[in-house]
Amino acid sequence: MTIKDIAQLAGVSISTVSKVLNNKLYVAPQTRRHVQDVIKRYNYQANSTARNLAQSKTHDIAYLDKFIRNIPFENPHMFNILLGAENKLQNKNYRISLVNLASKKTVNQILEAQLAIKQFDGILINSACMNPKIEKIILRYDLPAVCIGKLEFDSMLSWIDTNHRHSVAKAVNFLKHKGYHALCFMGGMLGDKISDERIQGFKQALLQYNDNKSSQIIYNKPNVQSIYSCTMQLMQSRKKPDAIVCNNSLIAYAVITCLNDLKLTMPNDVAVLTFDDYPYSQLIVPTPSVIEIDLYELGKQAASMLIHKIKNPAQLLQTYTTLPQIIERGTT
Amino acid sequence: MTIKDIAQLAGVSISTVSKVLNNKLYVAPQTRRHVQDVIKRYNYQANSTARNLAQSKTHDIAYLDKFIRNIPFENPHMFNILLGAENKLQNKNYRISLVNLASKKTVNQILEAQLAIKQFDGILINSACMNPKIEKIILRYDLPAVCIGKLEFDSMLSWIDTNHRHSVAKAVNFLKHKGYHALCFMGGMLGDKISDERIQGFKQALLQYNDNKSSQIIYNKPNVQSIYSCTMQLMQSRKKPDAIVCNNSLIAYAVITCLNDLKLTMPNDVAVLTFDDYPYSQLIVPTPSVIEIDLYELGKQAASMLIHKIKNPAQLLQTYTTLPQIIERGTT
DNA sequence: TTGAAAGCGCTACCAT
DNA sequence: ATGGTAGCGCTTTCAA
Repeated sequence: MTIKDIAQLAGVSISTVSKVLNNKLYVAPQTRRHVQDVIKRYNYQANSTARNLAQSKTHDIAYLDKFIRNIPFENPHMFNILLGAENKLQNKNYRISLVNLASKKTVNQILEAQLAIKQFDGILINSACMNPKIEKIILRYDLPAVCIGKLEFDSMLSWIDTNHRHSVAKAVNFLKHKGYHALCFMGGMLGDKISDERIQGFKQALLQYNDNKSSQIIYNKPNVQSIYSCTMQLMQSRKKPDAIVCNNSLIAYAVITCLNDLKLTMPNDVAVLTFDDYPYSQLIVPTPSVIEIDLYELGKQAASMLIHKIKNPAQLLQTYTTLPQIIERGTT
Repeated sequence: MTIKDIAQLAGVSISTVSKVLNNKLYVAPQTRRHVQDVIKRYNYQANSTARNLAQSKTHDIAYLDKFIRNIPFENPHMFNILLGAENKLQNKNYRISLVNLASKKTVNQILEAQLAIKQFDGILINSACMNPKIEKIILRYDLPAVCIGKLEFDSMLSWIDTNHRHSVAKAVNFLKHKGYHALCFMGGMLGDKISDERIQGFKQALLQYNDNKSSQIIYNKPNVQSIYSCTMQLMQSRKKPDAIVCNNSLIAYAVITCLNDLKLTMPNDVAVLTFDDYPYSQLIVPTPSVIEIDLYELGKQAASMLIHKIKNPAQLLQTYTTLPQIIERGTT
């Protein structure tokens, strides 16, 4: 069943059917209705490949990331971003195709993608996979692109990211306003970009409270044993904090377990606030309050941004976004 | 840059270029080389939309599932399957596109997908989303399809699933051979398909050991508190088991925590084996031994099956697959 | 208000 | 061994 068949069945020309299909150009109302009837009756759907060829569009967006085995367990966030993007794109009638940058052909991983790239209207790419080489390729193809996550090098590509400094500042304000004085940022990881940003933000935020010695930052490997013993020491030291901000929920698990063992009650003796709610929080008693960063929303915004770029290719957009929210539960 | 340009630049006809491009039909070796040079020099890539139209193929596979916000945290397994499929398909030069069955248009969710369906060479669908209605649509479109997960209704569609009965049987054999007598399956959930299958398998396996009273099955809500107290009771009852098979890692967490609190050592006093390794296992001391079901592999196999179906549309394949593996760690 | 026809870029058959 | 050309199914311009 092609457009030709419908034209014949409706007793009109192919172009008339096309006009009806696209809601474009003038067609007499009655003709339009008639053609629509026929289309509906035969349950006709235009072949999108032909359509794409004629319009030189694909309505297909490439989503580039490193999709390796078991990564969904280590980093479910990644997929929440993906799903957010999917959600927005399907609303706008785009489809999302996965392009795996973790394939064997390490060097030509991208060249492999190129082959694909041709057929995409735009690309979304995890900034963790980006480098200047890939940037060049994208620019050469002159393809609308949005990187998810701040780009660490000067780039002509658009990107979007959550504002980690802002999130942690929000946490600090929240705790200070609640009357906590001695804060502790627990579980910083040297060299980890997100952790670094958060620590910068933590320091900055403290300045506003003239807090330059009652609060502290603790760097530590994010594993349960090490955080546990670290917390144990901390709570017995003279610089005992009254509020702890954890870099992720695994760390929160260790901290809260330790506080429980020390018979300290939350939030009375000490408050705990954590980033990255899942997946450990259901094991934790009391359930930790959390600074939620809506990565699904980030995905949606990245997709919106891409759609915007597709329509306005010239614009360079580099922006922070996503307002974090503090969800109070048992520990604040 | 089109095939026409390349033809001109190479001083040959379009069809010759096409032949070179497709490695098909005869072209004189020297001509071939020459054309290839030109292609390489200009970095030419054939427009795949045009190609698809001419061959009425898309090299695009639809992956249908319910992609809802935060599901990556609740069910990372789902994405491991997806990635397995992606891995296999990219090797075979197919691309994978996401089709979300959780969109608003609940009834027409599929009709929405239809629009897409036309442009796919095949579809992979999570059986959890399947019903006879959807089956009809797929059959009507006569599209090669593979369902991931056993279909609960009689169907003309192909499916593939892990053999849950077999997995649990493997666990039972393993424990029995190690000399354990009184096994306990912990955390059965009434009405849950997978749990039901496992329990059937558990019972069957026990028959072979004439074990009809020393072992037992405990149904319980899979939350930490409830499993914990349940285990506490169990270990103080007269039907105290010497080996516990847990339905998932959250349950294992609760069980092992309880055993630790009871000062029972593993595996000496009691062995513990669990399904669904991630994501809690890193919190557990000792680390639980696990019956690993490789869902990434399942995804790969589903993809292989689909590729097979694309080439042999007539065949109906309905099969169990995936050999579970027991990974010994601290608790057996 | 409608229709004819020229593309879109490629494949594959048929001639030569 | 190569090339001409009729499609693939649709869009869009232009003429009527």
